Amino acid sequence: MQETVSAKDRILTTALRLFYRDGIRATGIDKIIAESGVAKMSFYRHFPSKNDLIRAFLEARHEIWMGQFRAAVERRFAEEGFAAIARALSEWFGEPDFRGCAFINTVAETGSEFPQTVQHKCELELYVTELAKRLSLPAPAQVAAKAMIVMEGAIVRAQMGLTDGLEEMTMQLLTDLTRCGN
Amino acid sequence: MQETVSAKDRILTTALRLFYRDGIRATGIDKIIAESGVAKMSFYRHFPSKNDLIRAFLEARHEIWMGQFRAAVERRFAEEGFAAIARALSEWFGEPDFRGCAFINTVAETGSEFPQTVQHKCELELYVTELAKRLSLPAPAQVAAKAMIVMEGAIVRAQMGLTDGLEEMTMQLLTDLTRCGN
DNA sequence: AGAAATATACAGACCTGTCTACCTGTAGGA
DNA sequence: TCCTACAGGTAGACAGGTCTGTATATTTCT
Repeated sequence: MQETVSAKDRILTTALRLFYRDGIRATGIDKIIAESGVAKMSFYRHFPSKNDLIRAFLEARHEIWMGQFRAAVERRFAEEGFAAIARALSEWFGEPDFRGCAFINTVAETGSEFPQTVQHKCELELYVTELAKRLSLPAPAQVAAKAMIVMEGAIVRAQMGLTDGLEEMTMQLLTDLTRCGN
Repeated sequence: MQETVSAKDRILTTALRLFYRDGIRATGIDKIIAESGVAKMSFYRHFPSKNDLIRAFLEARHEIWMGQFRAAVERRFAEEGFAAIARALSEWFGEPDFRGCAFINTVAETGSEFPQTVQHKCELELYVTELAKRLSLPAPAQVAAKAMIVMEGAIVRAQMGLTDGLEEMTMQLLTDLTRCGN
C-alpha cells in the first residue's frame, strides 16, 4: 500500500501547475519529472508521449475549472442571475497565479491539435445555456452564445492586465443579455 | 543600389508570416533565415537576438493590421456605425490564414514579456473611442471599453472555429452599445 | 578600401524519448 | 509459511534532434 500519492497523480499535478503557468511548449518533460520527483521511466510508463500528458492535462483542467466555476456561479446565481457569471470570472481574475484561460492559451500555442480545447468551450456554453433556461429567457441558446463572446473577451482583457472597470462592464454586458430583445 | 528587397525587409516579411502562422516559440531562427534566403550573419547584424525580431514583428504587425482594420471599418462606418466593426472583423476571420490575434497569441505564449502586445490593444481601443465620439455617444470611452471586450471575445471564438452566427451576434452586441443606457 | 552579404561550421544548451540496471512491495502457488 | 514472479518505481546514461548565437572565410557591390 502506498502511503504517498501515486507517480501518475504527482505528474499530473505538476503538469497542471507548470503547463498553465509557463505554457505547454515552454515546459519540458525534464522539468515536470524533476518537480514531481519521479523517474523518467515512470513518466513514460504512464504517458507514452508528451502529447498524452497534454491531453490528460486538458481533461483534468477542464474538470477542475468547471467545478470551481460552477460553484462560484451557483453561490450567487439565485439572487443575481447573470451578474453571478461576471462575479465568478472576477474572482478568478483576482487569483495571484491567473494567466488567462488554459484552453485559449493552448489553442494560441498549438493551433487545432487538441480538440479538448474546443470541447471545453462547448461544455461551458452548455452550462451557460442551462443558466439562461433557469431564468426562463426566450432564446437561451442565443443568449448563451452571446454571453460566451463576452466571457472570452473578459478573460482576454484580464489576461492582458486591462482590468480597469472590467468586472462592472462585463456584468452590464451580461445582464443586458437577459433583458428583452436579447 | 539593390534591385531586390533588403535583407532586413525580407527577414521581417518572413517573420510576419511564420510567427503568425506557427507561433513565436515554434518558429526557429534557422527557418526564418532559410525562408527569407538570408545568411545567418546578416540576420544577426540586423537583429541582435530573436527577441529583437519579435519586437520588430509586433510593431510591424501592429501597423499593418491597424491599417487594414481601419480601412475595412471606414468603408462602412458612415452608413452602418458600429456594425461596421463586426463586418470588418468577420472579413478578417474569413481569411484563409486567419489564426486569431497575433498579440493575444503572443501574450498566451510569452506572458507579459512584450509590452507591445498591450500597447496594440490600447491603441485599438483609442480608435474605437474615436469611432464612438464620431457617433456623438454620451460615454465614448466606456462604450469603447465594452466594445473591446466584445471584439476580443469574437476573435477568440473565431480562432477556435466557433463561427456559427458569430458575425450577427457580434454585430448585435456592438450596436446595442450605441443605444441609450450605454 | 570598405561595407554588406554569403556560406558554413561550430559551441553549448535544451528537447523528447529509449535503454539498462536496480530496488521494493505484494499476490499467488506449493 | 516460504518462495517466486511481477508490477511499479528509481536512477542515470545516452541518442538524435533542434534551438540560439558566434566564428571564420569568402564574395559582391560601391
